[in-house]
Amino acid sequence: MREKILLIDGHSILNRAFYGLPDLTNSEGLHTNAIYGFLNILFKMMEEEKPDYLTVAFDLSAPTFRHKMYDAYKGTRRPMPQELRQQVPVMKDVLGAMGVPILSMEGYEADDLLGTIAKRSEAKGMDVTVLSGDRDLLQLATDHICIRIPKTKGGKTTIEDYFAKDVQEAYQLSPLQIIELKALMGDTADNIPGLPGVGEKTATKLLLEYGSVENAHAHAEEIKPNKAKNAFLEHYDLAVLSKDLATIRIDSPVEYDWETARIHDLYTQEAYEFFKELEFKNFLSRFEETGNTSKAEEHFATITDFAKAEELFALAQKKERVGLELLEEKGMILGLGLAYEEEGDLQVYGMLPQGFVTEAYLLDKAKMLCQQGNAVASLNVKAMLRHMDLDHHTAMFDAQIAAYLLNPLKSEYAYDDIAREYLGEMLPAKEDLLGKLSYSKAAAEKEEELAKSVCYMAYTALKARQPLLEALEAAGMKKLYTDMEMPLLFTLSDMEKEGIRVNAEELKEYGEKLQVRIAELEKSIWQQAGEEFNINSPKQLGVILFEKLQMPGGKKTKTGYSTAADVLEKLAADYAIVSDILEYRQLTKLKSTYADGLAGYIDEGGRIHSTFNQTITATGRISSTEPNLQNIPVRTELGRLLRKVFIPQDGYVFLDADYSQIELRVLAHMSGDEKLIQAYREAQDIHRMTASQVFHIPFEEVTPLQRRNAKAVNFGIVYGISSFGLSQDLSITRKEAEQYIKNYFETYPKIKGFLDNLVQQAKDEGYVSTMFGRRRPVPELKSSNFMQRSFGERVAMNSPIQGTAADIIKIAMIQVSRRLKEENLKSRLILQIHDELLIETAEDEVEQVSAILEQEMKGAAELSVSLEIDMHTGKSWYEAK
DNA sequence: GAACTCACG
DNA sequence: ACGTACGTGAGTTCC
Repeated sequence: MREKILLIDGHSILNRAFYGLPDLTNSEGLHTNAIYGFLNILFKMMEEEKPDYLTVAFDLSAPTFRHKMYDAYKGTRRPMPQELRQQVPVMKDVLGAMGVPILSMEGYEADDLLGTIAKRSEAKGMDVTVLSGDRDLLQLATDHICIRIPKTKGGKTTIEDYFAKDVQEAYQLSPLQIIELKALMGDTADNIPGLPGVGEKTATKLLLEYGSVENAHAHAEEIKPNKAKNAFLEHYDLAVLSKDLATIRIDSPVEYDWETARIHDLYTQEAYEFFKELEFKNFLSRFEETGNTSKAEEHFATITDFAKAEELFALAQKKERVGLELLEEKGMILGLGLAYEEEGDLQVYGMLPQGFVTEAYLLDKAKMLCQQGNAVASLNVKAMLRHMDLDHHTAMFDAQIAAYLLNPLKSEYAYDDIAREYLGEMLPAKEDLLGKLSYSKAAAEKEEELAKSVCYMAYTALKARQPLLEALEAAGMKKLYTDMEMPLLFTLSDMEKEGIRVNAEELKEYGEKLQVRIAELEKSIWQQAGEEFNINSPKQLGVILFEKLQMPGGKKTKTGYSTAADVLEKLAADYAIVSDILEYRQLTKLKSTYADGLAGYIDEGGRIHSTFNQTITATGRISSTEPNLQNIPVRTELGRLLRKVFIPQDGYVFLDADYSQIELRVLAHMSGDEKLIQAYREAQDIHRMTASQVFHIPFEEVTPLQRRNAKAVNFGIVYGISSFGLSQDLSITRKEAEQYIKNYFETYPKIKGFLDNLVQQAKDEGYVSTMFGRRRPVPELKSSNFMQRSFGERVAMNSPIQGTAADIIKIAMIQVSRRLKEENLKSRLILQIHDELLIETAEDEVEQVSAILEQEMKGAAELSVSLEIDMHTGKSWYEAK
């Protein structure tokens, strides 16, 4: 049997991977997407080809002779972006660690080396595969040399294979004629000029007729398209040069020893370390046979026996610290993980409900451990609290919240990530153990693995506790964790349990009323369009409006026409169908998301229980899901009417209090700008005051338009001002927007300095902070992409403001709920909407609760401007707002 | 599952 | 020159 060699064009494949994959980084901020993509395709090739030899060729960074010649023709190449450049040496190191030889040579491109080794290997009787993204290499194809070119089509990578016959088939030319083809048509990507005006079509035609560049030239006078004829006559030198540029050398004087290229084991210990460092979790399972996986499992045991469970819980109770994970999904207890130290040895147990070890039993034991003063470490304390009531002062450690504070940008805080970052251990992820199964499904199908999962969770929570606390301390966020996030966790848990009462019948009627109008609009829209189509499909709608009805302003998104509201609003005045569509959109949104959507969440008690997420946002705000009760309509009257279905229980009213412009007040305080602080001390209407000061007009003479503009500028400042954004918002030119901003900064000079300082700080430290020390990393500032960098600047300006406001209301929430409890009131905090608190208030407690809200919200932070609130009562959320 | 749209602060 | 305002979650369509 013939031996096989795989030759890879290193830069070409890295380049492809870099542009084809989203921007991955490891926790140190090293970009890894190109390396990841390279390895992915390498492993795929290894499985498909099973080669005996493997070598990767790289260009040396110094420009080669051929490129120098070309540069004389057409400037310089675009430099490699820093995000890719930094991956090249790492890639070489990884290959080195896997025992793969790297081939480079001064004065020779990777192409030349690949060509040379391919031919030599063929001569030795081997089958050769060359992997590259570069079609130039097709000239090397023979019966035994196959060029493989990966192509990405619609997110999927397919590989095109070219032996000599495939080249012939695809191009009607022999492999060697590919050189001639390039010489004639050129290749901008590869810096080959070619003949002006000659493209692939003409070039192929000429070659089919004359066979080569030289022969075509010899018959130049008879060449048919005049354009090509003239090109030959006037620019033949270009074709000659191009041919030389396009020719891959197969006689490079490179030393090559096949034995060093022979593949032994790619999955070495050294490679494992690299993969860990790069955080390529998916690849680590490949190392399993080499015995490199975590040793944690040696301490694990699955407990099924009731007596043994009893014994272990009794032991655990005596421990000062335990790791405890109660795995729950949709109200069901699916398992319990328990970890503690026994005579210096870590013991970890997984238990699933079965036999005498019932759900209730596990719950009971978990609760006992929490209550008996063991400092319990868990990944998600609030999930555990769903099934038990604990005093707010119970000592608990929440690993996910700690990890969130340390890096709020992650989308999830899974145990394997926490273990990797804070313990330096690679644990099998949930997916490795359970595949794509949900926990509930795993409970039925993969019991052993599920038990292992809860072990890993309890193990990680317990072991990572100290490192996480130390990291919080080092980052100056220990207080934030202990005095803000952990107390808030209990408050949020209470809010989730309370829920909010909803009048189901009224909600249903609201939906039915909408449906009547929706049906009318649908008919009207179809009638005006002259056909029935799916109005909900932006694609179909775009075709109707911009093609069939020929409306102006088409094209905007990658996939077609934009039919977003701001586009349609511009057309609504001229086209009746468009205003119908806008109304249709509004109503169907209200119907599906709110009328129908919320109905599904009402429990037997007539209440809706949202989940308040504490580890989602980048800035420190909380978020609300299933359902989201932080985006209930209010801006339009029709939407606002929906709030009439949110009602307090009998004998209660709603008390709603929201901060007045908290972010702008935070800005005034943090910047220390005297003029803005003074403005707040004097004026009721800050936007009017801003207008008066920025436009230099008396307060009384500010027009509504001027006030509106000033308000937009105020918002813009908080969002991280840009003239473009402001001009969009106000429908003015960028120049005018620039002038507004300039005026604003002249009026409030310290604000400019404050914002500039935030950006500088983000660049220096890599993060910005709130008044309470909460951090937000801003990695975008390091990007070589202008847009990303600009985004980073706006984030640096906005996050401390939005985040400080979030901190303040968190403090208020903790204090308000504490006082409601301490003063033995029946009233309960039930919702938070970023700057607003909603209290279900007993009718006889309204006065007392109003006073509490007033004191605690205003007193949540000591700023150089006062914190003001607006407060209302009502028999529904509609009335109370 | 990504893209689009739209509800909120 | 580049092409956007900051922070979220959910429903629908379509590949």
